[in-house]
Amino acid sequence: MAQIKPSLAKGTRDFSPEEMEKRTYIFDTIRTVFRKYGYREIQTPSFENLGTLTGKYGDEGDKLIFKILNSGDFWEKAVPTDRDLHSAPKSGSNGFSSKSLLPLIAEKALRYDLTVPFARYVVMHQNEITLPFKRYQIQPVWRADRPQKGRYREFYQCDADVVGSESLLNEAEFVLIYQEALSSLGLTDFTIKINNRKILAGIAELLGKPELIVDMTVAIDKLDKIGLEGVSNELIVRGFTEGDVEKLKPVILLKGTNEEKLARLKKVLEGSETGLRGIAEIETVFEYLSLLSPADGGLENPDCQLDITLARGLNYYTGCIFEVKTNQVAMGSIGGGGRYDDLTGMFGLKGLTGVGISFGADRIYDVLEELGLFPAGAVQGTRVLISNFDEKAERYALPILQQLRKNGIAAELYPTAAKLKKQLAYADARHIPYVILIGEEEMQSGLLSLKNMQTGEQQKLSANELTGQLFLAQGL
RNA sequence: GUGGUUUUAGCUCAGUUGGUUAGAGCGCCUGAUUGUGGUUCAGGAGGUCGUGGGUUCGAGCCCCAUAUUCCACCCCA
Repeated sequence: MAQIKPSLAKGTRDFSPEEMEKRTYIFDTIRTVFRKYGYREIQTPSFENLGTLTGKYGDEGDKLIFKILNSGDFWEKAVPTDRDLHSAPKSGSNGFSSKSLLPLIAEKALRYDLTVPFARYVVMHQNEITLPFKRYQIQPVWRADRPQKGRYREFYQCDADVVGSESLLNEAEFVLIYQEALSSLGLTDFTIKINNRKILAGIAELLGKPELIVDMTVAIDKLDKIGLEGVSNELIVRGFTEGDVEKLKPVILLKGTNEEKLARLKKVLEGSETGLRGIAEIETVFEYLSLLSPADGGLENPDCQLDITLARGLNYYTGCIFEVKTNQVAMGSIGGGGRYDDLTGMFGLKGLTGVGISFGADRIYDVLEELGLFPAGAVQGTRVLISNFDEKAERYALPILQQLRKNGIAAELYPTAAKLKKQLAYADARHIPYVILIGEEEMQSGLLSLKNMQTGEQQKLSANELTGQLFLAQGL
């Protein structure tokens, strides 16, 4: 077989032991918070039937789904339809259009997010689950996107969703989950943006163009990037009039505290029942928040801001929308979510509402790395290495090795009687904080040498004393 | 999917108008130190210059294709 130069597929990464320890630290931190708020873990398969995923993420999203080629002689079984034969193919003359060919050669695809598989799960397990059902899920997802910084083709999402509960308490709790998890990870300056699709719908309605809500939102979402003028241009390109743009300006440029923004919006949206309902929802969320975190002042909490220019996943969100950004480094959003009134509807279970959030673990990793926020404790490897002088010392060390492990101390014995220099260099490279030296002298006295690799100090202790001391040092 | 950018030692990067044997720092290996790492000193190994074509007497450098990285758009975690 021809030798092939080793390489990674575009947008994928290997994770070394140290990276895995840090990643696990992130997952564990988020998991702990999810569990604290009553969410329970599920997992779903890496790939789903193609039909489960297509049509859920919009045209753009569909293009980014990784499809899995059928096994066997799929080509033999693929038969063009009359329609394919009559429409002129762009290239070649196999009789297919790429759209009609796809379902014939691929019937499976890698999951694109965790929300749609969750919706499928809920529908399939509706008779076993008790509503409201709160689940979290930490698994990789795949997108055939063009990679960039903080954008990978394989990455982990940490999702928490609840279905079967209309209560806005869920939304409020998600804000708290974000605050708690991100703070626990050491982030100090981040913004949780909140908006409501109904407010956006109300605005579009007042302009007399409810059908253009997506265009409107996509345009004003770019305010940060292209400025007011850019947004105005984009709005006009997307079918709005100069007059519409004038009416929109005060809304787009809305400033002040959440309270002030809400007060102004209330006036603007007086004529829209939908819009007012959106405002009422946001107000309720803020009210819950203030009751849940009285010390922080709730409504004035700087971490949660009403942002009317926030647009997200408009394909299925219907109520509150969230997005989390860190202000400490340049990075896309590190989390997002929202409410969807009828996610399970597309799988035949009508009228079940859901709301959820997602953490982008890989982006959080990049942020923590850039800020140097991983605590020393995040990388917890071997605590103590026992040196290996010769065969006799090795045999002497084995019971001690197990004694350490029985006490929960991660310990290893250097596997060969290499030069001590090499053994210590190994401990150093692995950041092992302690080394036990056992030579002729130690075996005779029964007092082992314990070397602290950080200070270089050595002391002589019996095996029992030593185990006790290392056990106590674990917590530090 | 569109436009641009990057790729040279394990890592981070130099490399002049195309010209002998492609360099540095860090890391790695060996020794000074027979039972002491992280400091110091001496020595050493390591490259098909992303890959495949082409131009040329001669290519790391020029041309074409392709992969990859990062960036902008699109979209998103």
